Amino acid sequence: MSYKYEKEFRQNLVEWFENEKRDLPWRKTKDPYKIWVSEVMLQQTRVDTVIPYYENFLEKFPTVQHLADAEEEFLLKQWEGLGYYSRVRNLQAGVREVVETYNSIVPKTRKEISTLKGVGPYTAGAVLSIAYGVPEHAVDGNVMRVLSRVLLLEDDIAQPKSKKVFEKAVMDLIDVKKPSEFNQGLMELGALVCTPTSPKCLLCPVRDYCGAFAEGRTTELPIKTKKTKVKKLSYDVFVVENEEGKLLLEKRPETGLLANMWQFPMIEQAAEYASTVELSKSYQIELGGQSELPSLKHIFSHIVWNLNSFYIKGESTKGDWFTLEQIAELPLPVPMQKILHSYKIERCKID
DNA sequence: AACCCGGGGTG
DNA sequence: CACCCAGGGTT
Repeated sequence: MSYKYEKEFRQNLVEWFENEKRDLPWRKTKDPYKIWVSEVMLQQTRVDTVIPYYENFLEKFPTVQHLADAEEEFLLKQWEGLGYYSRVRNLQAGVREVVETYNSIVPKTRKEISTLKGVGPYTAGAVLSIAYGVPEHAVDGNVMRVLSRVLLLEDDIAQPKSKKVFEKAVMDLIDVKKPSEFNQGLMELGALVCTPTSPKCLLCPVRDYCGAFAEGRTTELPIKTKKTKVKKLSYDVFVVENEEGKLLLEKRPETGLLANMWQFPMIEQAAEYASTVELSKSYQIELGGQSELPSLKHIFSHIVWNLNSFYIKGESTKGDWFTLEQIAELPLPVPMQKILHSYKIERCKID
């Protein structure tokens, strides 16, 4: 963005904020302690949820001294229902540091305020800019979304290292005369207009300076990888061999993971029953001798299977039994191929 | 960098 | 149900 556009972007954003900002309790004060309380409450928590807690909390603890002197049990009671309860313990610890070390004055530099318990990069910048008018960045999820669109920043906002890109962007753009309005303007814009889904670009005060809007890419940004934590599942897998030398297989469901592929019977490990009991029950198998096959781990994109496998003699009229030649024609997922391989090796040993 | 930490609103 | 929310601490 050119210097001229940067200036217009700043002006439009700040003017829009001053005219359209919501009337919120913490916007009636510049008391750094009260701003601090609001910012901690707003961490990962919606505005509407916070409002009643904020008003009650400051009624109970109107100054840093009141909070410093509070009993923990009473303190937690005031936070009850807000969640992330370590926030309020850290807040009290930070406030006590301010009382003891800073003469009850919240520090005015990023370096000092950042040493306080519970004050991370975002909260430091928010308190500094909003309460003290210090031109410091306050990058939260809203700011990353807005700036990724305006500046076409394609860094993955799910990765921690991306945050410094956005912090630098804010420091390059920030209105040094009105850092409070600028920072809050970015957040307010993200909350009201530049929303995650279906942003209201027609109402946007900085639409003319938005790269994503110009290129019709607002729905593509921000880039955020899904942090679907891999699910770990443990199974016992049974290679059941009957007197004819045939093996018992089952077909997986027609939808979902490895749809319609074949597998040796596998039973998720549960504490209640030995899986062999469940196996013999579901296939009405008379089980004979059993030996262990090597355990293995199989990693899918989003799931990890830990498989314990066993070689068992068994007889049943139920289930689908196949010769090795027939199995060679069936679709088997790789982990089952591995187990089949170890079964063949184990049988060679016995022979 | 991954993981944990609560609870509620929303498409 | 998955995602998101004015994130930070711990490991």
